Amino acid sequence: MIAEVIVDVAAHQTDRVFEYHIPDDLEVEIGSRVVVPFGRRKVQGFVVAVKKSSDFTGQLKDLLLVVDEMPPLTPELVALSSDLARQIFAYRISILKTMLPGVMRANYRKILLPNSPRAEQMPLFAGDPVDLANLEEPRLIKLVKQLLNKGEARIEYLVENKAKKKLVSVYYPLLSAADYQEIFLETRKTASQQRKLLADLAGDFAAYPKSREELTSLGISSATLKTAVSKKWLQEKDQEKYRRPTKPVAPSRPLDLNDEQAAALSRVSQDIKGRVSQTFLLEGVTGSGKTEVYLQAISQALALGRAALMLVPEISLTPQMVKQVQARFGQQVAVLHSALSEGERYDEWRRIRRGQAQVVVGARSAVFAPLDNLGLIIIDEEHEGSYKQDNNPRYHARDVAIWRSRYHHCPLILGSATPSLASRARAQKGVYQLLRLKKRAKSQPLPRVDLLDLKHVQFAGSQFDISCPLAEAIQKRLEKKEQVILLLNRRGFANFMLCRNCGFVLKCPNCDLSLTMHKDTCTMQCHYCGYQEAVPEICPNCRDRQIRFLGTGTQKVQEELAELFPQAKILRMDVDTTRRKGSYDKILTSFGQEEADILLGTQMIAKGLDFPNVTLVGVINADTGLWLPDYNASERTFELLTQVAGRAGRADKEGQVMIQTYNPDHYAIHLAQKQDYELFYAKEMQVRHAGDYPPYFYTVLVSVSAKNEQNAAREAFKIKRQLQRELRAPTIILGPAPATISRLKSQYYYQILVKYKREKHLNELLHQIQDQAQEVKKYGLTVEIDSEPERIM
DNA sequence: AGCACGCCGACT
DNA sequence: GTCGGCGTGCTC
Repeated sequence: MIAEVIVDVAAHQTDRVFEYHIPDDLEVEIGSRVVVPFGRRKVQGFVVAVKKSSDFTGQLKDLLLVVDEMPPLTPELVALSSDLARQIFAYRISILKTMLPGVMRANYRKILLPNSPRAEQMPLFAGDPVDLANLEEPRLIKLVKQLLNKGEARIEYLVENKAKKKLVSVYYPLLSAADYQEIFLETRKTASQQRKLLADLAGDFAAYPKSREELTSLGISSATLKTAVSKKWLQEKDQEKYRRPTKPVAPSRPLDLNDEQAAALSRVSQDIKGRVSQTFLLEGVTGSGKTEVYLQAISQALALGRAALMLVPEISLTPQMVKQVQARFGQQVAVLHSALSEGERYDEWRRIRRGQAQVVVGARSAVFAPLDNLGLIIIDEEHEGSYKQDNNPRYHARDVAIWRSRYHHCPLILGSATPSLASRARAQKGVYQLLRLKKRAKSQPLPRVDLLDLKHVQFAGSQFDISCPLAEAIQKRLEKKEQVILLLNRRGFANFMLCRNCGFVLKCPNCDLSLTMHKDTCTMQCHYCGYQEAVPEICPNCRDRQIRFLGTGTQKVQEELAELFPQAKILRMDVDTTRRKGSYDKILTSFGQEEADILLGTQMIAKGLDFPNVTLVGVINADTGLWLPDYNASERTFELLTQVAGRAGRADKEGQVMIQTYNPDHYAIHLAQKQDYELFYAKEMQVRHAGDYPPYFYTVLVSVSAKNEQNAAREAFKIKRQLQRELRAPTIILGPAPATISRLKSQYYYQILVKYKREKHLNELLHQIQDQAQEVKKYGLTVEIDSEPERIM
């Protein structure tokens, strides 16, 4: 038999199947993870087909090893990887690797082994095997080369599997309860440890086998267990134990639904039962009880013996959210997100693969969860940009979910208070079925939202970040012992350094961006490539002392708050304060327990948080994202403001929202004030229509990058000409133009945007362009294609 | 990608 | 002579 294998070499020329002969002693299935010889080396690969004969004219090599006892990929995922690779211009192997937990990525090592008696005696081979990757000393490198040339040493290529299972010792009784009782009586009284074990064996026989952990907690030492094993009382076996990221929680019961919720649920459940692959858009204001609809729909799928998958943005995958699902479905739930350790992730994933978890809750990549009997897929907060991966492979979880819903003939629910324009438009056209929840479940009033026009307002502090009305409102809440959330979409202290003498702005040496000043670490940082340097005291250009740090970041606002409200406790939450594992959780827990009065953060505080004592939400500057050169800047701003406004007054206390802005008349901002999604949708659709933007047009972004700016530009123009030759109106080709950040990590970027309605051969043409680009890659050029980009910058 | 082969210039 | 630079071609 012959296996078709996709090898773990992410390159254009290797992005196809390679065939291998399957030795008789190996059991290979579609989806098996294998190790194969590839040229001189060995690499990991995935079997995508098994067949009887091959057209290959050369000599087929043998598969070396099947890594896992159960193929990690299902036939569905193998098929999906092929379709997706074509759709998003990614290597198939990159997609296969993103489908699996990180520990299933192989580790490759090259070690040096002696090949002659003389070499064996050398001190080089005295210790551990020589790893050629960490060979640094020039003297040794030379020696190794000589040995290899003379054939006195050879290289061994290793493929290591990082996936490790946690094993625990479990003790099985070898005798009967009566036997143990008898031995107990015969054992001398001074052997109290052994007697304790025997007593437990006799008295609690039915509970065996017991794990070492259980027995130790009974006060039985491992030495005693060793004795028991040697006396043939017990047998020790290694048993796999799942590393569980969550603790059991108290169960919850389904809540009563209002009529809107009930109607939505019954519509979805009809298609769960009927096995219809229908996409629903569940549009429901904050607090309208979408989650309860999800949970009851999941119950319906489970009742039919089918599994359910629920995607949540990483940021709102808080313990609160996970607990809700667990409370309803208990041990059947598996959780997949980035806060898990590698081991926990692997074990949760295996529980799913083995059919031991029927409900999966996870972030973007969980859309590939190996559930093989899906009855329902849910994407909560479907408008979230994070569902699209912004590096390769650039897949959108929504598109993958639609593919899977078709494969499994099951419904897909997209839920949001502020649906993406694309989804809302599809619902309008009837492609998706629109379900609306207009009432808040607990019928609280929506919070009052005020706009503060920064052009005509007095500032309270010395930094001109917080206006007097906002400061007064904060003061009032502090006096009432209520809590405040403040949003500022920019971290750091000041976002650029300007010299007042010569006008010099300190920029990143690798990127076309100003460096942000971080006061706590006294560094100037590039938020794109991570470059850092010390904060200058004099202008690096003219050596003048008159340097200023302008712009506002969370650190500066925190200082100003401390100055205005010296008695208040302030928590800051941004990438800088949440870098360490668990710190995100710690800050939220601390704020939830009312250990602080003000939570100041970037957009990570806007989503999903539910703190009943928060009665004021302030937005320091609503305009930070408004004028970005992206067609969806207004949509992003409206979403962010609406979401953050939803954080105020979620319990019985009345909430208030204050938005500081220089653009109170901009529709994205005043419609967010009114929290009128439908009006925003109508207005934004007009704007998109006028600008020939999505959802009226599809978009593809072709970006060309190179170390040398001319090379990038030249190639970009060449691609443009090719596109122009093949594509016809109404297709619009924009650019090439330097990207908004024209240089990033020392690479110059040029971009072409293609907007089209129907171009049957576009996909094929773009693949052709990608192939040609591969040929010019020698000159250091990279061509990347992003279908439906989230950012065109 | 990464490894080898092959061809040229500069050293022990 | 040989070491090492990188251009080119291949991996079932």
